[in-house]
Amino acid sequence: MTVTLADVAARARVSPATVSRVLNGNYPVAASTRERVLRAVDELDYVLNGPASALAAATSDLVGVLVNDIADPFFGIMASAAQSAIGESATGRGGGEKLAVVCNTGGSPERELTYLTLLQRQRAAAVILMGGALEDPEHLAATAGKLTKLSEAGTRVVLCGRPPVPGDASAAALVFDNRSGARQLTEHLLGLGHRRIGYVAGPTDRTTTRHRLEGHREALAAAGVAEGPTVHGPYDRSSGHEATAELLARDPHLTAVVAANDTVALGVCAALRERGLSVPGDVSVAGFDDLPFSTDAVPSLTTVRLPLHEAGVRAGRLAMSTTEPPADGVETVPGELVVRGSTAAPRG
Amino acid sequence: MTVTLADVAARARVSPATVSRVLNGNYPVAASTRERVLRAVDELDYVLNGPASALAAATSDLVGVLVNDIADPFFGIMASAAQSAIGESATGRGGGEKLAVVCNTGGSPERELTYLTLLQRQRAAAVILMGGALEDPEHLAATAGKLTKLSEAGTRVVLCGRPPVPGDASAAALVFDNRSGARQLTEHLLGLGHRRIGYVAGPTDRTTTRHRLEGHREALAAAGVAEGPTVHGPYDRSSGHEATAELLARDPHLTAVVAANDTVALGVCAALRERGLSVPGDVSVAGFDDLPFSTDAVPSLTTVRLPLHEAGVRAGRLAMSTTEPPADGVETVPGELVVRGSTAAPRG
DNA sequence: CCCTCGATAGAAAGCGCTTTCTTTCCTGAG
DNA sequence: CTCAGGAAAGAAAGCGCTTTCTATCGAGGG
Repeated sequence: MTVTLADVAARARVSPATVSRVLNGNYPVAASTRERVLRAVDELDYVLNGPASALAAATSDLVGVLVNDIADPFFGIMASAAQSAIGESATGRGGGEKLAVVCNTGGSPERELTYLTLLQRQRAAAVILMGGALEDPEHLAATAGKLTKLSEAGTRVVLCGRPPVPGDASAAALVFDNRSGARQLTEHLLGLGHRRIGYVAGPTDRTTTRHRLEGHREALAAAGVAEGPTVHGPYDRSSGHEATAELLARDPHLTAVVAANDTVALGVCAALRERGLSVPGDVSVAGFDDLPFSTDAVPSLTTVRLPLHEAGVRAGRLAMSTTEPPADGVETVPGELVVRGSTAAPRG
Repeated sequence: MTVTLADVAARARVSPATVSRVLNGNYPVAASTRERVLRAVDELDYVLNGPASALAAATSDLVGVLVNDIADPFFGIMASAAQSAIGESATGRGGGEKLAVVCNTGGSPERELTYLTLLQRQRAAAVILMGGALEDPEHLAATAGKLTKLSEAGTRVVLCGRPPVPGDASAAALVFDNRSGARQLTEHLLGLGHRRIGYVAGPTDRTTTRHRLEGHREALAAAGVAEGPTVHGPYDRSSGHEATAELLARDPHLTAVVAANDTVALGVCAALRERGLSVPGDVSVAGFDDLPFSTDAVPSLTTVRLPLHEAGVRAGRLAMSTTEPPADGVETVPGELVVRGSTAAPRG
């Protein structure tokens, strides 16, 4: 029924071993033989049996990219970049083609663990975890354990946008400087003269949420300004939309709102507009990430640009590099304040 | 080093066969034995070797979801929906956990084929192709061939948002009614009184692009209105941005622009605004897809809503169903015109 | 009280590939 | 002309699991 290595070998009149060697290109094979084999492969339309090959070689060409929300361009951009970086590095064995696949955890710790196990099952060549982690000790420990197991089994582990695992130096980590970015953003608002600033934070117990919030508070504290109302919610537009009502209820005199990210900021703008408040005339709004649509928003969004594409590429490269992770392997990716039309000095 | 089935068997004092049966749950095993085995699995922290299992069983628990652009929420939403539908259907063997992974083709036919081969290698349980296809005969044939091979090898094939393969009835297909949606949209514009309508189309030689364009032309023809300028480009904001200049150069008196999708429409709006033209005061703009951000755009976007989430879920279910595809297996997903603020009657 | 049948568990044969260990064959040095 | 040495190809032993085919053990029925 299906064509196997042996069939190809028979047709090319060589041994299965030779065919394998031609396909993997890691052993000298005479040019004439190679050509004969390749022709047979072509004629029979042979496709390597991945599982068999992975079993025998004790490693597969699968690379898993775990993201919190695949529908969010924040992850889409990074994943896409990582995927192309991985695809390009055709260095490995078996023609080097790695199959980079992205897995959507939906932010659920259970699914994250499930995917990690599944990837472990497949003997994945590498795993990239993208996005903030849940700060629950129990889950943190479970994840750390899994990651250690994976490293031990030879799977490369890369963290992108989440802090390194304390006990484990085997994973390379790429962290965004959320704290400093958030601080700059709030400093910008303070510099404009804002003193009543609301904050729409991301989901509770997430590293990203906490770091951004801490940066915001640092700036406030440094300026001796009291913290305004804060509301938590998911990273989507409706979260920003709903939070705005709450924020305004808690302090009707807010002059600025900082959002967890650009998507949320858009929801905030919409809610403000619905209440007849103009941005930035009545209330200034700022986001985070600088997603592509932020430029086109009306008004265009003041935000902190994160080099998502570069970070993705970097993560992909780290996942591919066979070398050990750089000493202690934590690399910080800076954010850059981008001032646009959605922030201005408060009225009066 | 790594724990194998045999180790578990030894510890539970049963044969490897029994352990396998407990794990797969498809054969009667006495409760006491089962418990003993499960305990051993737990104590040894055993993880099934996927490749070995796939090799022996001649099938894996991998489901591939191919998308044209993972950074585009259009695909993100569908992929996310499909993935959860697949995750929920824990019906299969081996605990039923399927590993749904998304592969980013970037719209490149070569990468599409590469991923298909890679998935074929892995003996994927199912493959879902999302998004329009390239209309190149050669590539079409190559893809069709691959898909046939996959079906023959027992891989379920589902097409979502792309027309069924002519010769092959083994694949289930879900198609969006792009033509009719586009027709309604243009009819809406015509109804408002527009007669000079520009069109920013998607990439050439893509089914989605062609169908939407055809719907647009049908409406125009039915109303006896001459076709306005048309520009092709990718499905991103800059495409809309750049195309607008071209459109306006070809007809400075345009009163409306229809964009390939919402993202492109946003770029069009931005470009118009930069030239001092108001939307919809001077020029009406319409999009397609109704992505989440379209409601919040300023002005909010008139568009054609596609039930992306539902379609994704449907595709996921089809991929999981072990039953043969429904007779002829083509299911049409309708689009719904959503009129919002970006379209209005042309000026005087 | 023997035998048959149903319910469990074990034995063992692969699944298709990689890779070590050999063998073969040819080239060039002595 | 012989022999060492190296390049290229083959033989064969698994990799870890699934799954037929058997074997075993009780429990009823005759």
